[in-house]
Amino acid sequence: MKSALREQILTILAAIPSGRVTTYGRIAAMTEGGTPRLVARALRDLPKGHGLPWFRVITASRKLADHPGAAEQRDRLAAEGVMLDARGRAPTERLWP
DNA sequence: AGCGTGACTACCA
DNA sequence: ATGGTAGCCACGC
Repeated sequence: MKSALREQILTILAAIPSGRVTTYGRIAAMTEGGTPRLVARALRDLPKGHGLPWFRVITASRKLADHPGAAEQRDRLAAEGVMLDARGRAPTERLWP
């Protein structure tokens, strides 16, 4: 069986509205005992066609995390109206509480 | 049990 | 603001 914590992380992930983003730390804070590392690991371990909006998760500095899917993430976010500025940072208003 | 690793953060120069 | 560093914590070898 999978850890309840990971399920909670995925549940929160699925709850992020389209066109909004949130951070690893925010998700971790919403869980019980979660840490940003755990959230990152949970995303990395996701199966390919899970259908969850993994691309709506960014770092605390509002940039895309350094990972192999970053380019795709940038495109997917743009498709939802989340444009990154010249420094690659997402606007604060797009942050999901 | 110990050690290295990573889709992170917070802190400090 | 930018870059380096220490802390964190589950996982795999």
